[in-house]
Amino acid sequence: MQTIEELLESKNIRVTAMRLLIYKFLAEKDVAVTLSDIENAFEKADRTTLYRTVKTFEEKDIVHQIDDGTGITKYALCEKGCNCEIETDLHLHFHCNNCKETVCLTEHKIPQIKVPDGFVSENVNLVVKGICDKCSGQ
Amino acid sequence: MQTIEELLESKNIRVTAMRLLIYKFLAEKDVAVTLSDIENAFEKADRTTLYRTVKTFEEKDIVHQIDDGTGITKYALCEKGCNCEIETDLHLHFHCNNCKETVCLTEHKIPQIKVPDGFVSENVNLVVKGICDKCSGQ
DNA sequence: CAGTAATTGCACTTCCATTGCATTGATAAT
DNA sequence: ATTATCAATGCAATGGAAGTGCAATTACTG
Ligand SMILES: [Mn+2]
Ligand SMILES: [Mn+2]
Ligand SMILES: [Zn+2]
Ligand SMILES: [Zn+2]
Repeated sequence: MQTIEELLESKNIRVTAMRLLIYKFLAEKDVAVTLSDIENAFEKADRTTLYRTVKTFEEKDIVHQIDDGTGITKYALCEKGCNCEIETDLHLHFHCNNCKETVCLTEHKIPQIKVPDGFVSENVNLVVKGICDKCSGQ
Repeated sequence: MQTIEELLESKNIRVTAMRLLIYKFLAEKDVAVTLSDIENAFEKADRTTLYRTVKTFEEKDIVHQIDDGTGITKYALCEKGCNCEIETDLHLHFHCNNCKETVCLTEHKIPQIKVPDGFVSENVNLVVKGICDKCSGQ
């Protein structure tokens, strides 16, 4: 089991207090978060730093970005052993119309989507909207 | 075959010159358009008017909104006989990474997506990205 | 203990979406 | 036809999120 420090180093990211804090914050959330969410959690830190930290994580395939259709970019930690480097995010995302939270359904891979002749599919963004398990009352 | 005027009236939208023009503009495009696209096509008109016209069309299920992940909202006419009122947009959308255009693949319906127990799927947004037929050279 | 490079904070910018309000225009009632 | 009423339009302004330039700070290297 590698520590967060080791993980960051393995991706050539310098370990800083800020980065450790943000990583831990993301790790303990089970939903995707917006930059504002992070901002609210670290009021003392500057928004730009949080922004750039997340971007760094994204570039190094530690987090992935989620566009759930709300117009606000969300972020979530990549699962261990994901292949973000190779292809984008194969799992699907669920956005709850009730609590407005977005979760990664990492076990649910995106099915093969057929496109018409002449079209070449490179990647797919799939967001299911509805009522999440917490809101459906089981 | 009903005229545009008749269509608008059937949806309880007052017929105005602006609305007819914008409808025709959308009708002759085979790709989804941004508000800026419309703005460029009607330089004399105010941006707000164009915005509100499109929003009106959207409310009345004449156009549907597309979030293709570019961060800019796009719009396209609903197909005749679509069921926007009942459920959202069952067809998939394709965004070309080369020409940056987004098209409705109205013939390609979104497959049934399985979600975990406790989750209720209400609708699905599916955007495929890649190379479109025009850009793939056939 | 320098010297260097990366990180952080602050200020500012850009872009798109959205709203308030005054004006214009169309429709309906008298 | 005239007026009252309500919707549509135009203009100005706002808000929110993403992104950038630069200076100050902090961490690493020799
Ligand atoms: Mn995810
Ligand atoms: Mn469409
Ligand atoms: Zn929920
Ligand atoms: Zn193309």
